[in-house]
Formats: sequence, C-alpha cells, structure tokens
Amino acid sequence: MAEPHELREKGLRLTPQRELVLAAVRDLGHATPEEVAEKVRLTHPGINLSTVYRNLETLENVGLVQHTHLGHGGATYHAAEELTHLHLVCSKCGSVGDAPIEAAANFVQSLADDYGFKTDVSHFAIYGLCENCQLQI
Amino acid sequence: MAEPHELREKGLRLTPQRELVLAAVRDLGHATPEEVAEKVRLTHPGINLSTVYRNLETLENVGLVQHTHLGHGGATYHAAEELTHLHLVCSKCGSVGDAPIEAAANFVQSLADDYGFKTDVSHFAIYGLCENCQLQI
DNA sequence: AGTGCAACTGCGAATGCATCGCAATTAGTC
DNA sequence: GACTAATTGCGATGCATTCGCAGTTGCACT
Repeated sequence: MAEPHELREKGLRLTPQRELVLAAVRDLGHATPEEVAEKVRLTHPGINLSTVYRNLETLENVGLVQHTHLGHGGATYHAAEELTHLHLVCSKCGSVGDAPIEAAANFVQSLADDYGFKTDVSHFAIYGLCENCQLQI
Repeated sequence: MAEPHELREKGLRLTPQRELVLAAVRDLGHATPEEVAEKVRLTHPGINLSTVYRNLETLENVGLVQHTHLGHGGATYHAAEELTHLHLVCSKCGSVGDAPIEAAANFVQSLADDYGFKTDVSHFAIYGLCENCQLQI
C-alpha cells in the first residue's frame, strides 16, 4: 500500500481542511466559496472562511478544481475531473442550465481559425433567456 | 429647433452629470464605472461615484448603454449603439479582443434549437488564450 | 519516537467595489 | 417666479475577498 494521497502527489500537505474542501467541491458540483464552507462545517465546524478561500486557490493552482463566472461577480468552483460543460445562465430567473461542451465545438474552432484565439468556453457563463422565461414574456 | 434631447425623449431629466456619463461611455468604448467617473471628472471634478453608478443603471434601463462582464467580477459599460461584438479576453495577458457577433451565429442558433436557450453572446466575455500568449508558452 | 522547519490555519483587520439613506439641490411644469 | 419630484452629494453600510501575523501541525529526517 502506502499509496500516496492525490494531494501529496501534487506537492501539497494533506490537512483535514484541505481534504474536506476538495471533497465538498466534488460533492456539490457547483459551489461558491460560502457554500463550500457551509458544507465543510458539517463535519468540521471550526473551519475559517479564509482557509476555504486559500484552499480553493491552492487546489486550483494544482489543477484539481476550477472556477467559473456564472453571474454578477462571484466565482463558483467545481472539480476538474467533472466533465466540463457549458453554463446557460438565464438573465431573468437566474437558473443555470447545462449543455455539453460539444455544442460549442464549431464556435471554438472558428474562433481558433479566424482569430487565433484558444477558447475556454466553460470559464464564463453563456448568458441569455431560458426557455421558460421566453414563454412568459 | 427646440429639438428634444435624447435623454428627455427617454423620460429622463437632463442633468450635466447624466449627459457627461453618457458621453464618457460613448467616448471610452469600454469602461468600468471607475473609468467613467475619472473621465467625467475631467470636466466635472465634483461628480460622485454613486452618481455615476446610478446613472449607468438608469441609462441601462432606458437602453442607452449596456454592461458586459469581462473578467473577475467588475462590469464594464458600453454604449448601446455601438455595434455589439464578442469580447475575447485573454486569461494570461488580460487583453480584450473583439470579434464580430456573427462569428457566434451558428452557436447561438444551435443553442436555440437544441436547448430553447436564447443567447446574448455579448453579455459575457469569451475566455481563453490570445494568439500571442499561445506562442509564448 | 523525537525534533525542526516550513506550510498551513485561525482570527481579526483591512481592502475594494457597490449600494443605501437622507438632506440639499435642481430640472422641468404650471 | 414658485412648486414638486427627480437627482445629486456625502457618509455610512454591506458584501465578498484578501492580508498580516501568531500559533499549530504535517512531514522529513534523525
């Protein structure tokens, strides 16, 4: 055994807080730092918000988590393994829908061809009106 | 003469501050509220930052300006007449490139067809690596 | 298992951006 | 020219995020 922990493999110290932050991000799918902290506090009540922020940053640096901008500022985090997808954010009701990343494949390709721009489609949300809200107008 | 001012046509009072905010947005192309305030202060030093925020909001409500999210939170404003375009934001150097909105036409169409989602492509930036930064790796 | 050191955590303070309440001012109407 | 409601300035407030620092703790090396 003596299997090295994934965090150790990345050159990080293995602390309970760090493990819990990573686990929380994986469990939650999408989550703001606040939500991660809340989740972690279920099993580790004393954890400090700054620790959550710092760990999210650290975990992002080693590529275990990523963040996305879904709305008016706040970042949300998700695990890196999670198959990345597009976020369709509704400007009216605020709902966040998902779409497979392949839906943007052609678009990404044409930006690469025409502008030499290598797009990371999942980093920012795609903004617009969801189906429901269109009907309600 | 007696031509009604465009602000008055929208049902807004015509104040020097409001005119200057609108003019600044038009002049600057893209600008954060801070930058707008700075620009306005050149001719109207006393203007308060809250006034800038309030006017940007008001002008957005009547459709004269729009805001976009280009990065880690802060909104940037641009005049509505300005032909809307995509913002290609580089994750490395932070540069903001433009691309015509037609580049995303197919993408937008397929999101509409497959997900019933009516996309406003220019509201969020398109994130990725610009040509220069790709070469520098 | 004991020791040492750097990484990490907790805590409180500080920062930065955006919003709010309120009193004073001012544009537009009569 | 006087009235009223919209608008402004200003300071206070709220919120998310970052920072400094002292105390703790993981882990490498005896």
